[in-house]
Amino acid sequence: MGFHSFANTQLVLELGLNSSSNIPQNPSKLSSPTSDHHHHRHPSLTLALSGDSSSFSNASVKREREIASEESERVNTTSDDQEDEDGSVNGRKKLRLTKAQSGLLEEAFKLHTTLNPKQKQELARDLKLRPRQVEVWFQNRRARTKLKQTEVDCEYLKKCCETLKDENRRLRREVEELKASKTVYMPMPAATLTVCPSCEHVNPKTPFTIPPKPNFFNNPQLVNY
DNA sequence: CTCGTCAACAGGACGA
DNA sequence: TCGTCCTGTTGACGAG
Repeated sequence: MGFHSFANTQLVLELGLNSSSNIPQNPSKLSSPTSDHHHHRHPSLTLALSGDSSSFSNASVKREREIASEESERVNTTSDDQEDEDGSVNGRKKLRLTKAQSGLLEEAFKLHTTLNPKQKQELARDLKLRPRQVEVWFQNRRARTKLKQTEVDCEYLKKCCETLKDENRRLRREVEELKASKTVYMPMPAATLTVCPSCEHVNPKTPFTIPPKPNFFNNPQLVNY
């Protein structure tokens, strides 16, 4: 199989706190095509659409899934005819995509994270999967990407929080030191006293102004850590 | 046996 | 109304 490029896909997540965009950060290692050598069966899924009409449904979705189910039988019997080779007749069976299939899906995901119907059909045809399976794979893949991004954002915010706590502690210490030093060698009224904390000299004329706190959400150095 | 992963599903939201 | 997306959940399966 000629899918070498995805075997070593590294996760390089680019942080943007506005993770609203669906642009793929990068194909992650998430797709872990683990040990599919144990699962050489082709997608042959006997879907458990146990025609109990007890459902609440969205008729169109239901119909789509029924169609998909029918279609699967066609696809599977053409690709190879192994339905229920291990006896699980009606239950949901775990399908493992082959390395080639997941590799091709990853490649497609790199190009666009959503598919139009034509792309979906073509991809399904190439992969010998049902369009519904391709669609589900893309949905799950987007969800995984988003989850990963959320984790990265969370880590970033934790770091920011720690940084701010440190800064807060430092400033508090500085305030305490200034209070102490004032009482020692500055017997001036507090209202008229302005002290520059960095150079620690007194300037009664020009009041000291605290520089604006850097907004780390807009700070590229911090954002792209 | 537990836990993590992932394909598949359910159902609500939303735009055309 | 339909198609698609998102989110949460389920169930199969492998690894430890």
